Amino acid sequence: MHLWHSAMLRLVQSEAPDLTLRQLSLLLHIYLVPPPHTVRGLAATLGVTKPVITRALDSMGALGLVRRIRDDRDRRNVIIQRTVGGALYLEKLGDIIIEEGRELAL
Amino acid sequence: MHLWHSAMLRLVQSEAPDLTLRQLSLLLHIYLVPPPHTVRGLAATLGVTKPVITRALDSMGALGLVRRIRDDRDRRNVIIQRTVGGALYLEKLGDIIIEEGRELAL
DNA sequence: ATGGATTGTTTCGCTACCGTATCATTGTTG
DNA sequence: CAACAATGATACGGTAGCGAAACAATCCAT
Repeated sequence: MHLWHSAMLRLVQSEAPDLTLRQLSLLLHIYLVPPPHTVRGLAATLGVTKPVITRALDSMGALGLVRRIRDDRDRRNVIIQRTVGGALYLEKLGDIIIEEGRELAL
Repeated sequence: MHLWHSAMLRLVQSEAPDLTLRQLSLLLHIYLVPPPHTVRGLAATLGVTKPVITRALDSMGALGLVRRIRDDRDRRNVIIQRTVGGALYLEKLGDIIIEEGRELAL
């Protein structure tokens, strides 16, 4: 709990890009759960409507955290892919958590 | 990292009240750091402007997660206090984290 | 090929957040 | 007491989020 506190505090302070709770959760899901990820699937997983995912992908795409491509086997689908920027963002978050965890353990 | 993913996912899904990252961080700070807490102090800690704190206290106050009282020794100050509702909210969050932590450890 | 189902996007009206600047109230200092 | 400083709240214009509903594109079944 204290770890969450310190890590979230650092996240808010640094606030690389200011993501919402949903966006951060979405980002974690995309990067930690094996692909493929579709809009519909992500919406169902998070328990939100599809436009929420579309908008989140818009803004996170603009930040370079995530990328969309059309599925060629079923061109109705959109496949969400990871990016270098997103990987860096998560790596940074992981560092914060680890650092704060270490400090709390002293 | 996976723990954060699962716990945040559950938090988004359940979505008791839908707090922003800043609001959640603020709530954690108020409940995990010894009082007294003032608007100015919280703003400095989170690295945000004072109106952000005022607004967050407005909405979180309306949700019963937090309470404001005037400081009688210096009536310019506002002291932020914990509430039963806020304690319950955090307890719930703690439960989620612990549960998910247990499941991941299986 | 045409009617229906499925997927992701867009539009709509609304709400909530943001930072800057300003304000009212209270304390402090000369 | 007057001028100044400090604190929290408010006003303002702008941005971004929300769900519901409508939409375009694509697939599928007949």
